[in-house]
Amino acid sequence: MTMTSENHIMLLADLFRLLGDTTRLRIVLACLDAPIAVNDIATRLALSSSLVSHHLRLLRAARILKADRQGKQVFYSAADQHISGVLADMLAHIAEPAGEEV
Amino acid sequence: MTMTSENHIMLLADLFRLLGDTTRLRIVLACLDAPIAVNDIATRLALSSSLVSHHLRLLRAARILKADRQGKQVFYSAADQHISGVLADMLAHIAEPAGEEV
DNA sequence: TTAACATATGAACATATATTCATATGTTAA
DNA sequence: TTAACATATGAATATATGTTCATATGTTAA
Repeated sequence: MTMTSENHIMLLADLFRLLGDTTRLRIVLACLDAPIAVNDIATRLALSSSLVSHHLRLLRAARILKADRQGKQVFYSAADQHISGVLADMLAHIAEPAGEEV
Repeated sequence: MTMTSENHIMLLADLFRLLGDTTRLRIVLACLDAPIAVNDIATRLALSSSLVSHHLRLLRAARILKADRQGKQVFYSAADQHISGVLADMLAHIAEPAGEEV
């Protein structure tokens, strides 16, 4: 952790930046439970499928989500288990009472 | 994880967005080892102290870092242990071989 | 083939934000 | 008090980026 190369820092920042938009974060959360198709994400989150597709492209490029085509539809799901770990840690951070020393 | 309120989503996104900038991320990493003063961060990262201070303000407001004044200097350090957990998980995500099913 | 559906993409625009510069505030020593 | 140092902040600007709209690509059924 102490030694983090500039290369890794850029990759890390890219990942965090992608999760740092509420729309994209909601899309990621929608994909964590089970694989879900683009249109279903759009319906569930009340977004245009164009917008969802734009975001999915970025999330897939960063290997946060992976795509699986089944016929006409493309199902998206978490690329690995680390993202949910990150989200769990961040939720714990939010739950941490302000000003408490740990 | 399944149920994440809109309120929590906004807080989560705020935290990720803050870590999603390379300059701010480097500042956070510089504060993880031990408390460090503003000017020392600026020197170590070759940044202006003005820029560092601007970023520290945001990081402190999000309770990612906490401030401790000692005389003229203000030392910054991690607010709690969750952030380093998040960073460790994200580094693991980066280290994950592409295309591997987990 | 054509038609209908599902997803993806390029351009344009509006908004957000990282950085710089100047200045202000706070702290300690003389 | 003044001077020197350390940190913080406000305004301005340049850049990045989320969203929309139009259109393209890919897939299946008739």
